[in-house]
Amino acid sequence: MNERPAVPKLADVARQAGVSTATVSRCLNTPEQLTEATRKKVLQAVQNLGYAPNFNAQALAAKRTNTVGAIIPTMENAIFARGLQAFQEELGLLGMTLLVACSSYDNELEEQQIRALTARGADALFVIGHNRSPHIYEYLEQRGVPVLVSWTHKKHAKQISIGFDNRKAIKPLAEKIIDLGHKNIGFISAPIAENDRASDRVEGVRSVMQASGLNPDDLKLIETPYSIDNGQAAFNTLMSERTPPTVVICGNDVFSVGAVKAAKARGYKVPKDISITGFDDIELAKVIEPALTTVHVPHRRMGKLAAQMLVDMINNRKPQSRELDTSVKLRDTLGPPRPQ
Amino acid sequence: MNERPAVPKLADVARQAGVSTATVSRCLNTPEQLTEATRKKVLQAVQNLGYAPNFNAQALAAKRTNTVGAIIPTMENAIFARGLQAFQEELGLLGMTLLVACSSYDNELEEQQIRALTARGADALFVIGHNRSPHIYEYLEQRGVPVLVSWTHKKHAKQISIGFDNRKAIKPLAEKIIDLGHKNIGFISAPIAENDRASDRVEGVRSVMQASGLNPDDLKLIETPYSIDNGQAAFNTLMSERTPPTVVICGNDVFSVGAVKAAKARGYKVPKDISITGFDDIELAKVIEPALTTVHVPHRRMGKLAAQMLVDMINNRKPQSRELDTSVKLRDTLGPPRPQ
DNA sequence: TAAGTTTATGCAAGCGCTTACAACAAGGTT
DNA sequence: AACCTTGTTGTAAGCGCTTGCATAAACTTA
Repeated sequence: MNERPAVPKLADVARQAGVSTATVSRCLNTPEQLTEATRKKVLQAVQNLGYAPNFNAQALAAKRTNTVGAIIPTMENAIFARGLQAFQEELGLLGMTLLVACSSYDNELEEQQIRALTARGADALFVIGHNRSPHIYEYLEQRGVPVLVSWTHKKHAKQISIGFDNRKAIKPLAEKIIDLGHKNIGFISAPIAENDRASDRVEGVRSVMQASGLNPDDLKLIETPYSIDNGQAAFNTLMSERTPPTVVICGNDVFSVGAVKAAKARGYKVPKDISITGFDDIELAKVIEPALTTVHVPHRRMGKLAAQMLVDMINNRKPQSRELDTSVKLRDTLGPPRPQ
Repeated sequence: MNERPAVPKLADVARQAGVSTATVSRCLNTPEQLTEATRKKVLQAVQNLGYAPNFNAQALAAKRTNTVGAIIPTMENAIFARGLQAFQEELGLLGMTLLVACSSYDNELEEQQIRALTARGADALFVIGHNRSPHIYEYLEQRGVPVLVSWTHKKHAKQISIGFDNRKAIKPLAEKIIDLGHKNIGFISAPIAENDRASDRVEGVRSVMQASGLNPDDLKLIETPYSIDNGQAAFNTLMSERTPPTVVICGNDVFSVGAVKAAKARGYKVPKDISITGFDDIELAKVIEPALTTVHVPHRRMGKLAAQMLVDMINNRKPQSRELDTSVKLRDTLGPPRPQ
């Protein structure tokens, strides 16, 4: 229809206010530099015209966007939602905008998203986990875009990170499980190959088995993408083995929900017939029945701190990596193994 | 540290390839215009330098971003996640990128986000519900940014929309409820004031009450923001009245989950002692116990169609508004009222 | 009152791209 | 051989903003 919608620009405001474009720009960015009178004139003109700055032009000229990009594996489930929400809120407080992209747990896609976000001028990036090819870090370093790794924390990692040690986090739970007498253990995990959180959790359990005199190779591991349905299916697979496990550790609460559902469908009482545990402590964990025994992660705190660290990094400071504590929430899905 | 990260630009590629910047630009945007030989030269240079175009500069020069903006009320719960995911996937197929913002059910915030997204050059906008002040539509029209309203569909609305008639969608459920003999009805709704989906659902129930000889004013309505906890609290409030309802209709599955949880906590059997229904049919609906009777909404289909319509709109076509069908899923939380 | 100092504003050169238009080459027509 | 096409590449003018530098105006200070 209207081929040329007349969007007011800086020059229009300048003309109407009878000042130069520089003055208008300053009025919007560093108002304290102007006289009360000029400021008023300009703001009036801005009002009249309904002017709003063109972000792309701003970014191009100023080489700063006040935007940070986040790439998370998925929005479909609640795991990242809470942390990201907190991250966003805190960023807002700090005057920054968040751009989110999803990688669908695909490293190649993630790399594309990283390029897309930097091409859009993100001042910094927020990513999940350490696992990605080193040239991405070089690429970012070369462009001067700081990255913050989250949802994980490794002592000697090169990247600055905020998160928890997934390996360590699951250990107390594994110990508790083995203390209760479980020897035949199942584990439902997200695909491990490109996911350090997932592999760390498995390793954590294996190391506890080792330490307790069990053979870590006996862990019955199933890898499958996160979803309730997959949790259900994996549980059924596990239970169909000749010697089904007496406890199913899930790498994630979403799996647990599926597992509990499957258990009920098979007529098992949880935890009398089978124990099930989760990881993350999402809202759902307290909703299902029986309430899920799981590992609690301080998602909101992590998101908030991440925002602060990232803003520090944008301002050329180098914050320390931070490790957060997790805790085991003993609820109603873990009990001793059923006597054979 | 390095104050001037040397990001390669179009001119660098041009120099290395021994062609003009125009040629490089064309090689990236309309490669079929170039000779095989030149194209190769340029791509080689792009490779060598690791060049990636600056999005902001592109947007500024081309006045097109291949980006659409979506503003949804929240990411915290699953209601919008599924539809948005489908929307995003389809947009990707059509060569578009999605930018998402959250309004937290706040009209003023939403307006800010709309401005922010248009300032970023979104070619089109995707929003939820009709309810917003008319000057926003004028603003968008003036800038030539098409909007698609979704999650709702009203016959005579001015805006193009894709969705379902919330009023109509809940009616068959309300009829079923009243047929079963319920006369004392509770309703837990999201705050109605700025939310046409919520108010339509309430109205739908009221109109059925009217038609069935019940007084619509007798509907026991509680308004509270979406969350499991609020659903729980609202349910308890409803049940503490002198004559508690025999059925609690929830405007949303999230409330239902809370309500069912609260009911169990009070020792009620669902649906023997109290019936509870939901709306949306999110994944959770089938997970909780008893499985939730609810209204199913074709979220994924809606998202996919929305993407196609929006791309049409960007290309100056005016697609028809579309109404999608919903269906009542009778599961296990609705039964006849408990005899007094 | 002249010189020095401190603001407040304007001028104009970019930022990294796209694209209308011009220029040219190569092959077809008459 | 003169003239058209058609197809490929280059030239250069923006896109809407920010910002270093220059200038003018308003105060100090002696």
